[in-house]
Formats: sequence, structure tokens, C-alpha cells
Amino acid sequence: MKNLPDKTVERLSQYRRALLVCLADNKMHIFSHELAGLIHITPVQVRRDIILIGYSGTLRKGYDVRELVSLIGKIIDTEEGLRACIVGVGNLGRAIIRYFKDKRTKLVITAAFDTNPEKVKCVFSGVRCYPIEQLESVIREQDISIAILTVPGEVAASVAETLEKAGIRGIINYTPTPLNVSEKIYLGEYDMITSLEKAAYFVKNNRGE
Amino acid sequence: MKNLPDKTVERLSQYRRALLVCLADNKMHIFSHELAGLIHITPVQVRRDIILIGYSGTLRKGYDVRELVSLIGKIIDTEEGLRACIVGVGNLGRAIIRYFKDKRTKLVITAAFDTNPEKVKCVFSGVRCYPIEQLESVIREQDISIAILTVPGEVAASVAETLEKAGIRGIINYTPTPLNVSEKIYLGEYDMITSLEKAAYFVKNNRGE
DNA sequence: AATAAACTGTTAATGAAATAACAATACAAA
DNA sequence: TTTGTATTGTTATTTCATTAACAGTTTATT
Repeated sequence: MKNLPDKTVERLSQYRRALLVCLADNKMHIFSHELAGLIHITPVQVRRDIILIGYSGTLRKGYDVRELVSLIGKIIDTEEGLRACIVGVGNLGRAIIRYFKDKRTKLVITAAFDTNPEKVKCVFSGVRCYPIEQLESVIREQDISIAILTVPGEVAASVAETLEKAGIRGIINYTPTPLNVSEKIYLGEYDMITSLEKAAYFVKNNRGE
Repeated sequence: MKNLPDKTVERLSQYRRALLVCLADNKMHIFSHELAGLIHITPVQVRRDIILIGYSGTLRKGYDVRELVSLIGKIIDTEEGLRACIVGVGNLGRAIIRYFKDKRTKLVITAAFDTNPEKVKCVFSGVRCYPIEQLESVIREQDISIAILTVPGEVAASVAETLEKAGIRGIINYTPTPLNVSEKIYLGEYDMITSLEKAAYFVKNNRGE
């Protein structure tokens, strides 16, 4: 059950979201093909993932939704919860703050940072904005593990360096600048130009998903 | 040279961006290890990708930057260029519009759509916003190939259906709702909660990249 | 001319992920 | 009780992506 494949982890997150909707609809059991249908993958893949996390369904009822949600929670979340911050309160930063508001209890954005004095000390969707100079101290005080980088590309590298010094453990980079951080730090690169150009290539070549 | 691997296409986009910076610095030749260093991958991977697109470097000078940029352009871009639109002009939609402004000549955001009457007819960073009812007609008139979906999750599925009817060829989904569109349509899923939860999992398990 | 250094290009091996095929089981219906 | 059906769970295969190993080539240096 340890060291799950990359893609399985991504799907677990999606499974949970779909399952929470089921629970809200009072649906207590679900078959692999139903869950597969909700996120548009194959039933086999669902079953394989579920085996990987060490869960078993029952033959005529499928999987117990609550148990599965709880198990996925044990895998993705920590008991005490993790805290994240936004670095760079532009449109994108604000979009993410707002979007995450009240979505998860075990994974919360607790601080934002910006250089603009107008933004500092403002509160965006409940998240306070600090001056970038306080990055290190606030991260340590609030025990923030993950940083979401939404600053302009030119300053991304230097901010990442500061984050590393502050002891951050994961960085999600929405900046166009590829980052170079210690192997110890989880790094997710999500550059939007690449996403769009990739789409352009496949559209051009008439290839669907 | 046809049907390049998924990951190679992504890297080509990154190569080009790095190479354009080189050109701006008047650097006309580049070695595989230099290019690899810029985006933090291995030189072997760079060389493999370059072989795949049918290009050759020279032994003592490496790759000709201009030629490589031009070749990548021929692969990713179309002669006439592609047009894209934003559906949903919230913070995220505006962030993307602004971010893409003047970034690429062959890939341009030409329209935005929203239901809010206050936003309709506004121009965001040079991109006009139309009412969602005109989605189909505007897409056809402007020959828009790609839609970037930044609407609330609840309406994503119905918007996607309309996009499909309008003859869209690629959808980039920033919505938390997984989409189900025809196999013919390229679909990129970029849900931010999944990105963050994935980071949480790896941070929790002390696993870097 | 010979040698060494610094590359590119190619093939082979490995690893990760997805798919296919099928075995096993519980239940319903005849 | 038997048979059929729908489902899970498991193993094997295939496909895709990365890494490793090394062969080949040009140029500078001696």
C-alpha cells in the first residue's frame, strides 16, 4: 500500500470527489463501472487502483462509499492536516484562493504573499496577504508545507529559493519558468502555455484524447 | 516524425520557450546538456526528442537555435494559426486571458464568454466578452478551435455539450468536473484540487519529484 | 599524424502505466 | 439444485516513457 503510482494518486483524488457527491445523494454503495463512468475511465482501472490501496468490495453490492472515502482520506490527508500558501496575489492567485475556500478540511490555504503594498494586509476570501519579506517567518510560524507559485515568471526562481530556505516541502508552479529545487521537495509544474500548445498540436493532428 | 509521444510534445513547448530566451540573448547554438539544464531534464532526453522531430545538430556546435525554434513551430503551430476562447470570465479566466496576451502569434485567444450581463461586451486585456448564448455562432464565425473552460463546475458539462455542438476541436478543462466528450475532441484535464492533493500525498510521504 | 576531448546519434534495457484476459464468487431465477 | 449473470480480484500482456550504454564524428592539441 506504500508508494502508490503517480497516476493512481491523481485518480484517488478524483474518486473521492465523485464519491462525496454520491454520499450527498445518499448513495451508499457503488460498482466499479459506476465510479469509472463518473470520471470517464475504465472499470478495470478503478478496480486496480482500489486493490492497490488495499480495499475490497463485495460481490453484489460493490464498494462501500463511506469506507472508501475514509480510506482515501487516510492515504491523501494527514491526521493534523496540511497548510498551503499562495505566493503572488494576481488574478490567478486570487482565483485559486477563492476556489479552495472551504473545499477541504485537511488541506487549507492559510496565507498569501505579495510585493504590492496595496495588497498586503488585505484579506482575500478569508486569506490574509503578507509582504513577501515575511515569507520565511510566516511559513515557519504557520507550519506551511506547500506553496502555490503564481508570481510573474521573472521572479519565480528567486522566490523558489526563498521557499526552499523556509523549509517548504512541496511547490506547485503555475509560472512559465521551470524550477530547480532540491530533490527532497515535491514539484508540480503546471504551465498554461504548455497546456495550450499541447492542445494545439493534437488539434492540428486531429488526435483526440 | 508523425504522432509524437505526449510527453515529447509537452517538452517541445518548453524547449521553444527556453530557445526563444537564448535567441533574445543572441545565443545562436546550444548543446543538448545546455538545453536540458534550462528545463531540468537529462541531455539524453533532449537528444531523443530532437531525433524524434527529425532534426540533427552538429558535433562541435550543437543545435542551431533558430532552426530548432522554426522546426518546433512547424510541428506545434499551423500556418494560419489557431484561435482559442475562454468560457467563464472569473478570476481564473481573466488570469489566463491576461497571461496569454501577446505571448504567441500562432495561438491567440480571440473571444471570451460569460453569463453575467455586467461582463458581456466588456473587453478584458483586449479580448471581447460575449454572452454565453452566442457561444456557437461566435465560435463558428471566428473559427475557434480550442476552448478553455473556467466556468463553475456545475455548468461545465452542459457548456461542454454546447462546445461540442459548435464544432470545437479541443477543450482545456480547469473545472473540477470531469468531462465526457467525443473521442474526436482533444481533452486536457487540469483540475487544481487534484494537483494540490497530489502534492499533499507526496509531501506526506516525503517523496520529492 | 596521432591522440584526446566533447559532443551527437542509436540501440538496448528498464521501469511505469494501461489494457486484456480470465478465474472466482455470490446471488437470482428456473 | 442447477444454471446463468453480474460482479470483483488477479495475472499476463502490451504499450509508452525513461534511462543506460556505447558507437561514431569532428575538432583541437601535441
